[in-house]
Amino acid sequence: MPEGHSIHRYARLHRDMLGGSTVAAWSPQGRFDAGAHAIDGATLTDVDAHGKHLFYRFANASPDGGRADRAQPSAADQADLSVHVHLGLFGRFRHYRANPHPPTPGTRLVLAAEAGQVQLSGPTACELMDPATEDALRSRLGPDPLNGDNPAPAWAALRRRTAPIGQVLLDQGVISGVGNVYRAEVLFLARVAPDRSARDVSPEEFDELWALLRRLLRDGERRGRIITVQPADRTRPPSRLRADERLYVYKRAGQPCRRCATPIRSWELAARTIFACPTCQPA
DNA sequence: GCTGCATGATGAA
DNA sequence: TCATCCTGCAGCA
Repeated sequence: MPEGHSIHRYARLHRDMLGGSTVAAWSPQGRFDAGAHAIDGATLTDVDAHGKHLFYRFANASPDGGRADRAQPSAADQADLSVHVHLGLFGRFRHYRANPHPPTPGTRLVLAAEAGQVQLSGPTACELMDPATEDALRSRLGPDPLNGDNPAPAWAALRRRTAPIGQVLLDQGVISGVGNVYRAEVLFLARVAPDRSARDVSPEEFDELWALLRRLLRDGERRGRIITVQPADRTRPPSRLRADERLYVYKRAGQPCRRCATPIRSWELAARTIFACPTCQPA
């Protein structure tokens, strides 16, 4: 479920659970042994999200050593380090406030404190990062609608692209946090055909897309679930909607559009499946 | 039990 | 554009 909304939700949850605490860290799977060792016993000072990226900031981490060094830390072997996590398609967190379930053998990282435990499995990225590397990574990311970022750089990027808008929306260097569900839903709501060139999106359409992303991502973060269907197009409150009533087009190929009953179409765009209504989103 | 697919991204070609 | 990495689960025998 990892689009930007869930990542920001995780950031807040993990900040609440572990922030300000000394955490124990280990890697049951072993693939993050060195990194876990470096932060084991360090203080988690903050958790930050940008788009689909998570950054866990630690004070008094020891890039070259573990907990033993921390008894009498010297200025030289201490560092402010981050753990950078990207869930990719398969990454998953498990959370325990109490009585943590033993981590599965595939668990990449466990972070444990008094208030709870977080277990991470299957991430695309889980790596130790110094501040300069983190800055470099973040500088390659587009504005994040969930962080109140200025959309101007995204608009400037769109003007330069001839690629389809449906492809450009997934480019994290243009806008951060949009995944395959939000790209399809937001284009439907803005009545923009996915195959239109990004360059041909009008300023008004871009403003609408950005406003929709802010609202829908914020909604998704709050609910922990993506619901895009607007009040006029449903008969029940969002909390009562069945799973197949929450979205306009995503995974609804062949089913009637909720607004005009035209069958929803799907095809490949940017190596992912895109869904759209040919009537509501005219070419 | 097996197969294929999935809300992602990267590096090679 | 393609292969590759990563995990879980729905759908099917």
